[in-house]
Amino acid sequence: MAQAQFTTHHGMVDILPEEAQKWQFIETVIRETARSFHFGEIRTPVLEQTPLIARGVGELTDIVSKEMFAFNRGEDQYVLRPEGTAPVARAFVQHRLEQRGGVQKLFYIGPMFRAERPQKGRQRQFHQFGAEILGSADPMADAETIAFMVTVYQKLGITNTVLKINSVGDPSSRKAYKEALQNFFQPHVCHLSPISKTRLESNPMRILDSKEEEDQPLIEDAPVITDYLSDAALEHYAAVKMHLDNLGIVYQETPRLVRGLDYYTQTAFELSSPDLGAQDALGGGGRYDLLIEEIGGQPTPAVGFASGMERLLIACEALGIQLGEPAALDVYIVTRGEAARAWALKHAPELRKMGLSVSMDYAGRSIKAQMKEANRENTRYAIIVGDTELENGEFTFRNMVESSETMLRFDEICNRFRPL
RNA sequence: GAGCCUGUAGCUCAGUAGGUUAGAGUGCCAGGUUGUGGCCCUGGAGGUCGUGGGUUCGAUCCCCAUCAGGCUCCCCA
Repeated sequence: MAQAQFTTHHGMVDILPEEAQKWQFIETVIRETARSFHFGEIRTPVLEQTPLIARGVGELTDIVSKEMFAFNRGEDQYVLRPEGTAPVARAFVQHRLEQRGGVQKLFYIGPMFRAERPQKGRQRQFHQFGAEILGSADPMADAETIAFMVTVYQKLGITNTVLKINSVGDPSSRKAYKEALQNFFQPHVCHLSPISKTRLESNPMRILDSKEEEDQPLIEDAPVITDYLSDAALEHYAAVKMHLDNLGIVYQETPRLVRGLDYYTQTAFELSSPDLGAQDALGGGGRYDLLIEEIGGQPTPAVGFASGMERLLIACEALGIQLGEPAALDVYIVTRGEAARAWALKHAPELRKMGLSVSMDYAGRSIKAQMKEANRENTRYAIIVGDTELENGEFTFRNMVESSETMLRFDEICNRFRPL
C-alpha cells in the first residue's frame, strides 16, 4: 500500500467518479419523488448550534451524549449536524414558515455526522435524505410521509423491505407505560443483561429493542404500549393504519419498536432490509409534535422520516440493481501536431453547444494512445485530425462502435449530430 | 466504547517452518502496426510487504503498540 501522507479521517470516505455517478442517479430518483409529492428542498448548514441539537434530539440520547462532533470557537458552540430534523425544525421557527399558510412540506439530501465506530453501512460522515411535513396533526400527513419514503425504494426496485410501525403515544401515555415496564422488569432485574439493567431507570423502553439473548424471554412477556395509549393516540394510530391500507402499503405492527431520538410522539416507523446485515435499517421516522415548541417555536405538530443513502446503495448492490449507465463520451478529438491540437480546442465548443460531450488529449500523446483512451472512455465517435485533414478541410470521422470511418467536413460532422 | 478477524504492486490475491534480487493475474505505459482503439505478442514502470517499536546475527513472516478495514455488541441511517 502506498503510504499517502494525508488520508481521510476515520469513517469518512471519498466518493470517486464511478461511484458518484450512482449517487447522482439515486439523488435524481429522490428529487423526482419529492417533486411528485410536491415537497420543496431545504438546504441547511452543516454546522448548527450545539444546544439546538442537545435540546432537540435529547440530552440522554446516544447521539447527543457520545456521538457529536462539537467544538467551541469563542462564545459559539458548533456541532456538525448528526441528523436532519432538528435543523429543519430550527429553520421553520427561524424563518417563521408557519406564517406562509398551510403546511410546510420540505425535503433534504445531505451529509450528517456521528462519531460512532464505523462499520459497513455506518460511516462517521454519512448521507441522509428525508422529508418533513410541518404544521399538520392529521394522520394523512403520517401516511404521506411514509408513502414518500417507500416510493423511493419502490422506484429503485428495492421491494424486499419490511415496514414496521408503532405508536409511542403522547407524553402522558408514555409515562404510564414506562412505569408499567419498570414494574414488570423490576422483579426480574437479575435476569436482565447489564445494559438493560442500566436502562431500567433511565429509559425502560429501550430494553424492548435489546438484542441480548438473555433479555428476549422477558421482552416477549413485557406489557405492550398499545394497552397504555390514550383514546386520542389510539384513534390517530388507527387512522394512520387505515390510510396505509388504502395506499396498499404493507406494514408490520411492531409494539416493541422504539426509536432512539427523544422527540418522537405517536407514530413511529422504520423500514428495514434483510440485505444490510447488522445495520438493517434503511430509514425511519415518526411524528414529533413537541419538538418545535421545545426549541422555542409555536406549538406545531409535525412528522418526517430520514433514510440512509449509503444503506440504500448497499441494498441496491446486494440486489444487483443497476444505478444508471456508466458515463459515455460522445466525441473524442484525436490530434496529431500543434495545429491539430489548436483546431480541436477551437472546435470542441461548437460540438458541446449541441449537447455533446467532447474530450481530447492534453498530453501530446501518440494517436494510438489517444485511440486507446477514447476506447477506455466508451467513446461513440472519434474525429481524427492531422496535417492532411487540415489541408483538405475533411476529417476522419470514426464510428468507434461499428469501427467504420468516412471523410467529412466539420459542418458535415455537425449535421450528423443534428436531430433529423 | 467492548470483543473477534484482516492489512503483501492501482485492483484481486499468492508467498517465505525468519535468511541474500518478494511473485501472479489484471490494470497502467511503450513497442510490434513511423496516423487509428477493442484481440494477440513483447518489453517496462510500479512495493521501505499499513505504520512505529521490540526479540534476533538477520523480520514481510514472531511479539507489542498504533492506524485503517471487516464482522458482532451497543446504537442508529
